[in-house]
Amino acid sequence: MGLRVYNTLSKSKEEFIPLEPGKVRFYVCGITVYDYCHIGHARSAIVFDVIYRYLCHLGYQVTYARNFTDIDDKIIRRANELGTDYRTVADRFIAAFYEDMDALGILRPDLEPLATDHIPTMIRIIERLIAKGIAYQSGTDVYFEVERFPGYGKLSGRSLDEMLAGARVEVDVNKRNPLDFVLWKGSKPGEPVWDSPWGPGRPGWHIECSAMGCEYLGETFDIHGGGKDLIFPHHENEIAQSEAAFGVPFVRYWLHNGFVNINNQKMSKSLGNFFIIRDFLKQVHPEALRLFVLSKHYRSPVDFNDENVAEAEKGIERFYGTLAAIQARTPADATPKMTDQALRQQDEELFSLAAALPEAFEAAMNNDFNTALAIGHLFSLQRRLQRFLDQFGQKQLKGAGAVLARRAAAVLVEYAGLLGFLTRNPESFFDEQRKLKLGSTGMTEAEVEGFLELRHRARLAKDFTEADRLRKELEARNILIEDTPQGTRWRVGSRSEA
RNA sequence: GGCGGCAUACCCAAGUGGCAAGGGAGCGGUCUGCAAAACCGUUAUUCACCGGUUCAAGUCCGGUUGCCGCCUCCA
Repeated sequence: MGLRVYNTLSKSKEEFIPLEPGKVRFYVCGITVYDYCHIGHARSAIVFDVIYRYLCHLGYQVTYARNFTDIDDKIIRRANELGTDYRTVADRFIAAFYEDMDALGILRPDLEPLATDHIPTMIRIIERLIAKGIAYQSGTDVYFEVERFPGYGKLSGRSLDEMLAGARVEVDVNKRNPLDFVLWKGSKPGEPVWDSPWGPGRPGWHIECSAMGCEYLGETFDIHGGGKDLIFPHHENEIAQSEAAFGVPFVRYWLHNGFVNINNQKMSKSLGNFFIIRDFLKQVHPEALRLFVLSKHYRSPVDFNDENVAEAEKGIERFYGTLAAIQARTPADATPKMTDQALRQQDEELFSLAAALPEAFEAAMNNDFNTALAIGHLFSLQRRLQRFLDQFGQKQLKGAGAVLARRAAAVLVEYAGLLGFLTRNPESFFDEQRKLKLGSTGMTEAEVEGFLELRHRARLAKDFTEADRLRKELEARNILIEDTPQGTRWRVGSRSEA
C-alpha cells in the first residue's frame, strides 16, 4: 500500500498522489530570523527533515523549498534594540540557524529563498488581487478583503461569522472587515523600504510564502508543511491570496506538526521555560533529541522533560552499544558471499527480522509517517541482534555468524538513517556523548583516566577493596564504569541517574 | 463564546473492527572478583466512564467526565 498522509484541509488521512507522477513539490514555512531557534523549531525541522528523507526514499524526485522571513516587525524591533539594521540581524540569525540545523543533522532543502529577494513577485500578486477587486488600498497599506474570497476559513475550519463572534480581533479604521489582513504596509520613518505602486513600504508576512511558493513550485504544489500554530491565520491567508490571485487550488496536502510542551506547560518566554537548541545540545546528543522527537507521532503534542529526554538517551546508547559490539567482534571484511540459506541457519529469527525490516518500516511510515512504530521495529531488530551476539559469550564471531550480524546491522543503520540517526561510527558517538556529559561532572577526561589507571592496577593486584573504592568515588560524580573484554569503558550517567 | 484535538500498564508510547507493538522503570535469573552493560523471564482477562451497532469494539456511533491547543506574533 502506498503513502497515506493526514491532510489538515480535509481533516482526514488521504492517499498521497502528487500532481505530477514521480515528483513532489514540497514547501515548509521557515523561520523569522530575529532570534535563536528553540526546541520547538527543532521538532518541526526534524519532522519535516524525516518527511523529506522518506519521500526521497520512496523514489520521488522532490523539490523541497524552505524560506527565510528576513523582513518583519520583530526583526526591525530587534535591530533597534541592538542598534543595528535589519539586514545585520537577519544575516546573523540565518547563520545561527544553519549552525543549529547542521548540528541536528537536518538536510538542506533544495531551495532556501529569502523573502526580501522576492518582493517583485509579491507586488505582482498584490497587483493582481487589486485588479480582481479582492484587495484594496487604504491609506499607505494594502489589505486582502476576506469577504471577497468565498473559501476563507476552509483550512482552519471556521466561518467568517464565527471568527467575528470570537470578538478578539482588533478593529482597525483602515480595514473594511476586522479580519482583512495586510498585504503591503506603508513604511514608518527609519524602517527599511521597497518601492511599490502604493508607495514605499514592505510586504505583509503572509504574502511572502505565497510568492515564494508559486515562484519555485508553481501555482499549485503538493505539500505545504509547518507548525500547527500556523494554520490560522498564516496558512489560511496564504490559501486566500494564492487561490484568489491564480484561480487554482494552492496546495494539495497540508501537514502540520504538533507542539513541544515543557513539563506539561506551554513553552513561552514569559514562563521562562524556553530551551534554545544550541544550549540544549551542550547537554544532550542531537541523535538523542531526534529519537525523542520521533518516538511520538508528529501531530501529537510532546512533553519535554528530563525523564523523557533521558529515556531517549538510553535508547540511542542501546542502538550504538549493539553496533559497537558488532564492530568489535566481527571482522570488517566478513565475506558477503554467503547464501541466504547459510545465514538463515545461523539464526532463523534474526535473519527473518532483518529481511522483513524494510517492509515493516515502510508500512509504518506509509501510514502518515508513523515514526514511533518504525522505531519500535528498529528496537525489535536491535534486541534480536544483540541476543544473537550474546549467544557467543564474549567470543569473536566468524564465518556466517559474522556475516549475518554485519548484514542485520547494515539494515538497521540504513533504516535508522532514514530517520536521521545511527549516522555516526559507534566509537565516535560514545566519544561525543562522553565529552557532552563530562561538563556536568566537574572532571576532566584525564582525571577520569587517572582513576581508571589506578583501579586497573588495583584489580591486577587483586586488591578489590581499593578497586571498588575508586569505582565508588567515580560513581559519586556520576561516572559509571563498565569492564569489558576490550578493557574498561566509562560513561556519564544520565541526569535522572544523577 | 466558537473551532479542533487528546484520554492505552508505574512512566513514555504505537495501535487504519479480528489474540493489547516498542522503549524506560521495577522484580527474578544468566554473565561478572563484585558491579555495570547486555541477554532471558516477568509486569494491561483490559484501553477515562455510560449506553449503542456488530459474530467480533481500544478502534465505529451517541452521551458524560477530565485535560490540552487554536481563535493575537508564534514551529
